[in-house]
Amino acid sequence: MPVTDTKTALLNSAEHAARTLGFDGFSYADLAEDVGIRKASIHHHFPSKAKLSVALMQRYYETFNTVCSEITANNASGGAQLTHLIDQYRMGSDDGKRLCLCVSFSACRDSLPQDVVDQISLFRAMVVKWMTGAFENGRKDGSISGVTDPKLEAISTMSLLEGAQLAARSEESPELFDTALTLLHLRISA
Amino acid sequence: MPVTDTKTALLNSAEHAARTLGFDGFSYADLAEDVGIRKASIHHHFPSKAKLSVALMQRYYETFNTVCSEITANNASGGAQLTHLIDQYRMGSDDGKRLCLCVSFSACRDSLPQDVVDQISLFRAMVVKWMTGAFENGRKDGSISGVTDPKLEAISTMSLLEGAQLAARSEESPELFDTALTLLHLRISA
DNA sequence: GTCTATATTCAGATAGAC
DNA sequence: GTCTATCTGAATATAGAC
Repeated sequence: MPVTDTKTALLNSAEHAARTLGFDGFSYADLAEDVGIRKASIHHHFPSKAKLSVALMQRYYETFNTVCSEITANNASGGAQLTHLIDQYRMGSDDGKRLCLCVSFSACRDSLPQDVVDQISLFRAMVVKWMTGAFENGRKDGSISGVTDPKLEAISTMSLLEGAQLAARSEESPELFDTALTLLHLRISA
Repeated sequence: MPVTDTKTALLNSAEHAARTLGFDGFSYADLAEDVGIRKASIHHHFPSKAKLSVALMQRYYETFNTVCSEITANNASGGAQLTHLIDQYRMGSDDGKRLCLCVSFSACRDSLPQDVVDQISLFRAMVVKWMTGAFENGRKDGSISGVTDPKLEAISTMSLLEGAQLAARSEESPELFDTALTLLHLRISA
């Protein structure tokens, strides 16, 4: 049996393409060539590209939610939690060559089904809620300085992370991501 | 004679479409219907869609550069200058329905000609340079608090502005833009 | 400068055999 | 589950008349 089943291979290929070229930037023909089947066969797994986009976002939500839980479980201080989330965003960009699925899908939201638009909202809400907790922890344990409103910090940081990823990829400069996050990093002591 | 010539009307229509649907999200047929000519006629003004994208970005750069100069000329304090730039980004999003051209083009950079990718870099560099000046002014005149490194502030704020615009449009919530910028606003006193 | 007509390519999707 | 074959629509682009 193969290392990954066809359906998973298609999801992997589609996610990579969506994050590199945008959801409008790849076709079933591209996936077919990448995975090694004919494009008509893809419709057996994902009847339409719209349903593929739903499956992609669903999987992304669950994966990211799990990562957040693991960070919380393995890091006591708010500062350490936030640092690991930033690392996640940096790594997720693959050296500035790709965007996270949330940014990529947000940019072309008008060509996505309403289901996905709703999922994007849920994703952002999930991450903001998690980050609000991290900033609260950081305020209590002193590992993040200057925190007065954890929720506002989380909403700002969400935009900062997404904007930094967009800029870094646009400039083909992974370092730009870290530069944009330097001032936040300087507030973290543990 | 018409209020706007055909070429300008095409640029206006294309910019609106690109910022709403992305550069891959509109076609010459859409422009033709919007402007009221046949799609073949568009090729007389813009031989290819790639050249149209160059013209769009060129015009955007010049317009925005002019706006920045006007803000500098009309506002003495760094805080006032920065506030006006933030206003510009908020207004440019048309109540959260559109992205600025830089964000929109950055998201689909892989389907744009190299000329435009280079222009996007120049645009970001121009705005970051301008904002660095505003933060320097704000540090000197005390109108922006807590500024230690004006350039890092400018780079961060650029990402914050673009990320906030992306999030606000994604959520169809213009208020989200201001929420993401609240903490920065609180640092501005004049 | 705008038109009609057309070329070419490629997209997402379906039917039905194996 | 995968294939071949095909449909339909839409995209960018070109040629040449007016």
